[in-house]
Order: sequence, then structure tokens, then C-alpha cells
Amino acid sequence: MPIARPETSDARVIAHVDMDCFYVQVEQRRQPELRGLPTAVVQYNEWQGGGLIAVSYEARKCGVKRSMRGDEAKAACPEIQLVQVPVARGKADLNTYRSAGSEVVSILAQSGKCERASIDEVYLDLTDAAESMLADAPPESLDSIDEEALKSHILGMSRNEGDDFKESVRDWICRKDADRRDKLLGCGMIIVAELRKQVLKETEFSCSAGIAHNKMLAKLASGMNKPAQQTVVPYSAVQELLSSLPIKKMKQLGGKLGTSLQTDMGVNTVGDLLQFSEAKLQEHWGTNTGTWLWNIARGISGEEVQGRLLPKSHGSGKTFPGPRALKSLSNVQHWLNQLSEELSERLSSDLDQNKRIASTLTLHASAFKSKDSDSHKKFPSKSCPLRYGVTKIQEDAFNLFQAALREYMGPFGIKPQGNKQETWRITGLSVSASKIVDIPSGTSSIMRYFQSQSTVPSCSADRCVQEYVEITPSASEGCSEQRSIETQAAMSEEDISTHYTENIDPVPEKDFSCQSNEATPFQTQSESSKGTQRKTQSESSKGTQMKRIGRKINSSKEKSQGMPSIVDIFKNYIATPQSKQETEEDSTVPSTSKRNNFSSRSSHSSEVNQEVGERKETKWGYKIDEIDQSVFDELPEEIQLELRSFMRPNKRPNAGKSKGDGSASSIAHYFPPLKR
DNA sequence: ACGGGTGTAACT
DNA sequence: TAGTTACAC
Repeated sequence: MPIARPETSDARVIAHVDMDCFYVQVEQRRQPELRGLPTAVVQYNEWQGGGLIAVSYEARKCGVKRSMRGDEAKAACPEIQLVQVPVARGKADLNTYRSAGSEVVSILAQSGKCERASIDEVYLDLTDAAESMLADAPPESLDSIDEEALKSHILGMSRNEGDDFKESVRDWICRKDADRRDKLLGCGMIIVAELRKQVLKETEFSCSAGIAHNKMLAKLASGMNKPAQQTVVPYSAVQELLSSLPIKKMKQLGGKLGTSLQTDMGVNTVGDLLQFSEAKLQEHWGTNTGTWLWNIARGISGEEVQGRLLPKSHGSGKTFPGPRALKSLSNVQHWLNQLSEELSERLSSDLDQNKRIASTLTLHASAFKSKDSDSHKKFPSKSCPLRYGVTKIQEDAFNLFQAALREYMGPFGIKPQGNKQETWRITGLSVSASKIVDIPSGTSSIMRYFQSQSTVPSCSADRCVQEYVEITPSASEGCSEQRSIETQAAMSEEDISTHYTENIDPVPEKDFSCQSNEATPFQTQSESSKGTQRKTQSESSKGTQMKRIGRKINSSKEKSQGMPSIVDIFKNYIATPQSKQETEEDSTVPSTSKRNNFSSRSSHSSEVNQEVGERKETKWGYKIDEIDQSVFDELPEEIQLELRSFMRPNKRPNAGKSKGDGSASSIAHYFPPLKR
């Protein structure tokens, strides 16, 4: 899994910035009374006090650990303050933490290439900044070195009680005869110290950081002195650091690979790896992993900092452990609706704030069948093209689920009436959206064309989304209609639910009482389709997404056949004046060093994807046959050409793989080619 | 059959 | 490609 990359430059300056117990800090900012108190963030308080997902350093001192239950935490530390994760739609809602993370990224992205590694971690490539500093204003030329920088930990440098370690750090940073690599790290220290101070000032969040020559070492270092400190790894300290480092501490080696390294080869520290030749390692772990390990042992890792400030996918999921496992289709549908709603909301924000569109919807579930030999068969994942609009996502998610369920249950799952208890339990559900692409900005002829075409001044992303909903034929038509036949075929009469109204809107607590539904785990597709519509319609009256600020839909839109047309996307998008000040009008100029005007709080609309400045290939993830042909044909030829260039280059002219028979395992037939 | 909810990346 | 598996926080 890890893959070997050659070191690209011998003296990059890479930083890893890690927020200290981030969720706790977010809650403490909201409730300043909690500052300084032992605090933990917990989710689902009802069972054994809920699970801890973040623990303050005060609480860690009393022995509270992440992944304790709330009750255990109380036992270990009676004064502990437990704060619950917000709940929306019956599930944990992490949005406040996500946007807090964005605040931080906005600040950290100013000084160099920046990669959002997770909700609370960031990598920075500060090579350019450090080199500039070294050239223009090297540390020894400065009147004073930042106090925060002087607090840095420098590996390999002694730091005894009574030492004036700040003086030593100053000396180290300013050493004239230093290795150039050390000088660069010295500059990195100063820059990172500055950034961390800025983060603290502007967000009130503290963080720790590691500064080194590559990501792996920087990551290692950021965790060495927490909270609110930074650690530097000079080249000269690498070997000693690694020689005694337990193998499992290395990123990527915390799991099975690390375990088998220990058990199969007796490798307990990273240093132990040095004994093995590259060939030997490859022999055991394959070419890629072998080389990767060989490099790791030497502190070599060429992995680059991706200039990416935004996530590549969005997901919404929930587990239903033990007795809460879902037992009825309608209950599954209920939860899929909740998850889809959240996902849709996040997609709307992404479109609104970042002008990005996702193109694949994936459903994951986990399940078990008690009373069966293969009760632990994996529940298959399924995906399909993503259509914008809450109800569409809900519908598609549910259909994907049913397809997966039929596959999971196998040919004998279709008639459970004979087999007494033989039935499924769903222990986890998640929906996610991926293959997210930027909407190309401003200057292409496509944009100009639609700019001139569009009559309506409009278009928050909300409205874009609404219009997809409006223009799309009702949910049960088109691709989903066809499904019902097959789905019905997979069900026995006995399975057809007559408990629709009872089942359709279960509250979470009712999950426990689903026993009564057991005998009728299925409902017909047509029932369920109606159910979907009815429900979502009533919900839509209160949902902001569906509130229509109605406008007439033009005729070409009405011709669209169920998929949102890429052209519609353009039209709706273009009609809006760009909120993002897209100054990279000509995106051929790398803009990495450009200072972006991030407005740290309130909006991340300014969170520009840094890839713009690089040679990122902006390709539409849409297949040409997902686009409304009639609309497409109406375009000037020149525009058609340009549009094609945005589309997937290797598209199969006519769905080459589709079987005639519609086997359960192929999702292709759920999305028949558009009639032309 | 409680580490939950998310996210990335490589492999097949 | 779609789906699976591993890993991390």
C-alpha cells in the first residue's frame, strides 16, 4: 500500500501542523468557561456515557484516554467536563469542526503549498519561503528571533534543566557555518512559529508542529512535543531518531503491515529495518512496499505536499451497533434519507462556496445475517452517477442499497419465507460523494457563451441545485422505474410490506421495536418509490433546498432526461457573478506564492484550491452520454468542441459492457443509456 | 456485535 | 471502472 517515491529535492522544508485536541478546543472556544478544565468531547451520550473522540490535556493527565466511554472517563476523572457532539438528523454532525478546520487552513495556506491532511492536520511545503528568507533576511541578520521560534525543540540538541535553551536555539538558528539544510530548517522554524502565533491569534486554537525535510519526518516531529510546541528534525538527527523508534509509530505502519513486520521479521524499531537489503524487503512485501520500507528506514520519503485545501470527497454515515441494527427496509430507507440529506447539504455548500461538483454517489453498508453459514459476507458497495438534489440522492442511495442487498442475500435471499430466521441486519450505512471537479472559471468561451445567453441574474448554488430538481422528471421515472421490475422480481409476495405508514418514519428509538417488522422486511419497489416521494415532498416544504424562487425553465432544460446536464450546470453557474475573486484569469501562471486574502472566519468561500496554480488537469467527470444531447446539439459547434475537451476522454461510444440480462451484480443496467 | 464518523490511497 | 482493503485521526 505505501508506495515508494524518490526524494525530489534534498532540502525541502516541510511542516506538519497538528491541532491540539481539536474538537475540545472548538468546544472550549464556544464555551470559554471550559478552558483549562479537564474536558472531553463525546458522542452519543446515551450508551455508557458515549464514546470519547477528543480529550483535553488536563483530562489526559488524569488518565482519560480517547476511545474510553464517557462513564469510564467520569470514573477516571470525576471533574471531567463532557461535551456532546452536535446531533442533526439523528446523527453526529461534525460540521462545526469542519469549518473550524477550514479557518485554520485559510491561515496556514498563506505561506506556501498547503495540504489539508485531515480535519485538524495540515502539511506545508515551505521550501520557497525558507529559501527566500535565507537569501533576503537570514536569521543571523535579524535583530531578534521570534520568541516562539526560540521555544522550538531541536532534535539532537540537549535541553537540560537550567540550560538557557533559548540561547542555544538562537545559536543554532544563527550559526553561520551551518549546513545549508539546517539553515533552511532554521528559517522554517521561524516561519512556522509565526504561523502558529497567527493561528492562535485569529482562531484562538493552539497547535503543534514538526519541521523537517519531508512529510514523514515532519509528521513524526509534530507529535513529539504537544501541546502548543514545535519540533525540528535536522538531517543529522534522523538516524538516531529512527534507530530506536518503534516501528508502529511510523505513519502507515500502525496497522497490519507494522504488525507483520514485527512478527514475521522481528523488526521492532525503524532502525531494525536497516539490516535488510532492498531486495529482501521486496521479496517479502512486494516491489513498491519493499522499496518504501527501505527508504523509510533511512528517513527518505519523497512524497510531495499536495496543494489541496479542500476534501476530495464528502461522506455521511452512521453505525447501528448490536441491538440497534436495522431490520426493515423502511428503516434503512429512513436512515438513508437522513444521511442523504446531510450529504446533499454539504454538496450544496461545496458548490456554493467552492464551485465544485461531485459526480459519483457511493453507498456503503455493513451487515450480518444471523443464522447463516456465511453470516459475515461483506456487504457490497455500490455507486452510480450523482444527481444533484436531495430527493434524487435519497432515491439513488436507496436503490443502490437494494441492489447491494439483493447481491448480499444471493439468489436464495429472494424468498425468505421458507427459511425461518434467515434475514439481514444492517449495522452501518454511509453515503458519499466523490470525483469532485472544479467548475472552470471565468474566461473560457464556454463561460462567455453562457454569460451572454443567460437572461437571469441569479444563482446561488442553492438555486442551481433546486433547478436540477425542478428540471428532472419525477423520481420514479427514467432509470429508477426500470429498477422496480427487477426489484420486485427479487421479492416474494410475503415480503411486500403492508406496514408502510408504520415503518416509513421510524424514530431512532423505535429501532429497538422493529421486531414486529421482521416478518416483512421488504416492500415493493413501487411502494417504496411512492414512499420516497411522499416523504421527501412533505419534508421539502420545510427544507431550504427545495424552497423555490421559481423561474421558468427553458425548453432545452425540459428536454433533459433525468440526469442533470452539464450544460445546465454551466448555465446556472454562469448566471451568477463570481463570488470568488478569481484572479488567476489565466491559469497558466503558477500562483503558489500569491498571497490570498483569506478572511479567516465566517466564510471559506475564499478557500481556493491551490491546484489551480499547478498543472492540474481539469477534466469533467461527466460522460458525454450523461449530457442532454438535444441541449448539446443546440450549441455552436465551437462550443461543442470545447465542451468535449472537458469531458472524459475515453468514453465508450455505446455502453460497451452492458449485459442484456441485467445481472444483479451490474449496476449499469440501472442507468440505461439515454434515448436519443 | 461499539472506536464513530470521515477521509485518502492503493490494489484488483 | 467499480469495488475492496488498509490506514489514520
